[in-house]
Amino acid sequence: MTHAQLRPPTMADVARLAGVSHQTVSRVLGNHPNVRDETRARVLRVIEETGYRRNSSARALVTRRTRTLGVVASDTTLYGPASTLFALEEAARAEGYLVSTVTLRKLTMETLSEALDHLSEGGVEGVVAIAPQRSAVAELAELRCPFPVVVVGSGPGVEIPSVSVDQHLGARLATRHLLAAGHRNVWHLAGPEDWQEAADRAAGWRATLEAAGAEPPMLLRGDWSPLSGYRAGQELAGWVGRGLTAVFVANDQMALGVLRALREAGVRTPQDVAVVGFDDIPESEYFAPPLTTVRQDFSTVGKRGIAMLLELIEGRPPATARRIAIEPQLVVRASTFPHPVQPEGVPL
Amino acid sequence: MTHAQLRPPTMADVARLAGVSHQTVSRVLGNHPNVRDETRARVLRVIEETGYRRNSSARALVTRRTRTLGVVASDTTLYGPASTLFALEEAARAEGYLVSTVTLRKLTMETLSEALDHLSEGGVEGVVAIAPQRSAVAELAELRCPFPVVVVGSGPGVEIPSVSVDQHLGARLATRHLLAAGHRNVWHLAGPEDWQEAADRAAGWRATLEAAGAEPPMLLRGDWSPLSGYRAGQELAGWVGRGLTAVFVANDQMALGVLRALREAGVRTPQDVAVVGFDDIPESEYFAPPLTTVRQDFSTVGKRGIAMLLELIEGRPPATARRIAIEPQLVVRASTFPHPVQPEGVPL
DNA sequence: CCGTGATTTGTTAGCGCTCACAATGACCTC
DNA sequence: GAGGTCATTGTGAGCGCTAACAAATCACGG
Repeated sequence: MTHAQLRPPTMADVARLAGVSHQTVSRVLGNHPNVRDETRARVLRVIEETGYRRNSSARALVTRRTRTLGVVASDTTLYGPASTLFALEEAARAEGYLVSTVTLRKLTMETLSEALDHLSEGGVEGVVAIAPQRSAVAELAELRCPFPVVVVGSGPGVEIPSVSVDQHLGARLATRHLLAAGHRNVWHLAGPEDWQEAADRAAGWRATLEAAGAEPPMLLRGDWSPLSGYRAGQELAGWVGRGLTAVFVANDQMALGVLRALREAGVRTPQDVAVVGFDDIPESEYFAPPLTTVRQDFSTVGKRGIAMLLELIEGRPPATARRIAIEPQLVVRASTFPHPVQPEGVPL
Repeated sequence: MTHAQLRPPTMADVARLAGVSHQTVSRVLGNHPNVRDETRARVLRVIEETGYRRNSSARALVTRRTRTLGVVASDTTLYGPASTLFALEEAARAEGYLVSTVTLRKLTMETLSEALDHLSEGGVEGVVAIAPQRSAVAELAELRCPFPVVVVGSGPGVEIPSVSVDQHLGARLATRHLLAAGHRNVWHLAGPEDWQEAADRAAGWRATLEAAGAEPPMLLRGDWSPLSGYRAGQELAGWVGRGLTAVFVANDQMALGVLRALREAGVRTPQDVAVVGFDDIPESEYFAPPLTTVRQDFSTVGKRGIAMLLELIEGRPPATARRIAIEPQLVVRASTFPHPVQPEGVPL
C-alpha cells in the first residue's frame, strides 16, 4: 500500500509528462472523441505510471455536480431498513453516484434536521429518507432544503414524493389467509402508533375483518422488538379458549416473541393458535414453527426510490407517479394451516 | 420545501448584501475570533435570509480536505456488519466526517478494487473495510491506494491496521463454559473456511479442548445461514447417544437452524444437547430455547476503527497499537446448563 | 499550390472558496 | 504627539479542473 505522497499529481503534471496540454488530458479522461489514438495512449500511460486521479472537488466545483446522494436512516440493524439501505446504495452506484449515509438513533425533528444539514455540508445533490415514522415525515415536508428529498418506506398520506410497499395490501393478504384457513376472527399485534407502516397494517387488518363480517377484537401494541412480542404473547395466551385462534403480528421479530410466549404457556402453534408475521426476515423460516409471513421487495423499493430522486435532481419530466406502492407477497409456512376448510365467502 | 433556484447564493452575494468583504463572511462561518459582534450578527442575518450554504467542493478544493470517509462492506443485512456500519458512521459523524458506503454483494479482488476506485473518485480521505474474508484482506494489502485503509472485523494475521473482536477468546469462553457445565467434549459447527473469524473461532475451540485433554471431534462447516445450520443440525442429531452432548456453533443464525433440526429429531435442548452460539443477535434471546451466546461490542469496534483511521489520515503519531482486539463477553441463557457439576480442572 | 472544412490541440477564464498578507483605525505608552 | 500594539477588515492569488473559444494541423479537390 502506497499513499500520502506530499502532493498528489495534478492534471498539469500529467500533461507536462505526456507533452500535451492539460486540456488534452481532460479530454482523454472525459472520453472525448477528437483525440488522436497515439496521444490518448501516451496520456493514459503517464496516468498509469503516476497513479494520477482526478481531483473530485475541483471537478465538482466547475461542473456543479458532486454525484453524491444522501440517505438518512434509523434502526439500520433491522432487516427492513438494512435491506433498503443496501438496495439504495446499489442502485445509486449503478448510476454512477456515491451514497453518503447518516444513521440516526432516533428520528425526531432535531436529529433529522441535523442529518440533512450534515449531508448538505457534504454537498449531496439529493436525499432519500428511510423514514417510517409519520411525525418525522411530516416535518420533512416543512424543512427548507436546497435539494430534492424522496421518502422511502412511508406509505402514501405524505405530501412528499415517496416509494413504499403497499402495507395495506400486505395486511389484507395476511388476514385473508387466516380467515380462509377457517378462523372466525383474527387478533392483531400492531407496531408503534407513530409508524406509518404500523398504521397501514392495522388498517388493512381491520378492513379485511369488517369486509368478512367479523368484529375486530382488541388491538395490542408492541415496539417491533421480540421482547414486546413476548409480552403481548403472554397476554394473548390468556385469551386462548375464549375465541382466540389466530394472530396477525405486524413484524417477524415480534412474532418470534409471541411464539415463545405461546410455547411457554403450553399453547401449540398452529394447532391452538395460528400466527402470521410481516417482513420475511431470513430467520423466519427457522422459527419454531417456521413462520408464515409477508415478504417485501426492498430491492425494488431501492431502485425506484433512486430513479425517482434522479428524475427530481435532473429536472426530468416525471416518468412515473410521485407516489409508488409496491406489491408485497404472502409466504405460507408451518405457523398457519393452509386452507383446511373453505369458510363462508371471503371476498378478495 | 424550497429548492432548485437556478443559482444558489455565493459567499460574494452574502458579502455584498451584508456590506462586507467575502473574507469577513468566511471568518464568520469559520468562527474566527476577530470579528466584531455587530458585523458577525449582520452577516449571520443575511446568511439566514438567503439560506446561504458554503459550497463544499470549493472548500474542499482549497483546504484539500473533503471530510469524507469511505466504508466498504458486504452482507450488510447481517447483524454484525450492520451494527459495525452503524457504529462507524456514528463515530465518523461525531468527528465531523461524512461517510460514503459501498456495499458489495460478494467480496472479491475485482469488486473490492472497483469499490475503492469508486470511493476514490468520490474523494474520500480514507477507507474502513468491513472485510471478514481472509483472501479479500490479503488483496487489500496489495492494492495501491492513495489513502489509508483500516480493516475491521478481520482479526490479526493481516498486514494492515485492523480493529476486531478477539474471536479466539470468544470461542474459548464458549467452549470453556460447556466444559465447565460438565460436558466431556464439545462439537463445533464452523463458518466458511475463508473467513478469518470462522478460523479464529475454530482455533479457539480446538485450543480449549486440547488444553482440557479432550480430543476435538469432527468439525462441521456451514455458511452462516440458518439453512446450513439446519443441515448440520440434522447430521449432529445422528450423533446423539454416541458422545455428542454439546455444540458450539460459530454464529447465532446457524445455531437457530441447529435448534430447529434437533427439535425436529426429538432431541431436547439443553437436556440432551447443549448449544452455544456467537454474536448475540437481538433474536437470540427468544429462540427455542433462548440461546447462550457470545456478545461482540460492535460499537467499540466502530469507534476504535474510526479513531485509528483518523490518526492515519492526519499523520498523528499512533496513540494506540495498529492492531486492536476487543474482548467479547459470554451471555448465558437456557440453551446450556450453567455449571451443574464442576468437572475435573478446566484451566482458564 | 492554395482554399475549404474537418480534425486535433492549445489558451484563457472562471467555478467559490481559504490563505497569506496588507491596510485601516483605535487605543496605548512614553 | 510620534511610535507601537492590537483588533478588525480588505485584497490578491490560486486550489485543480472544465467549458468556450482560438489556433494549428491535415486531407483533398480544383
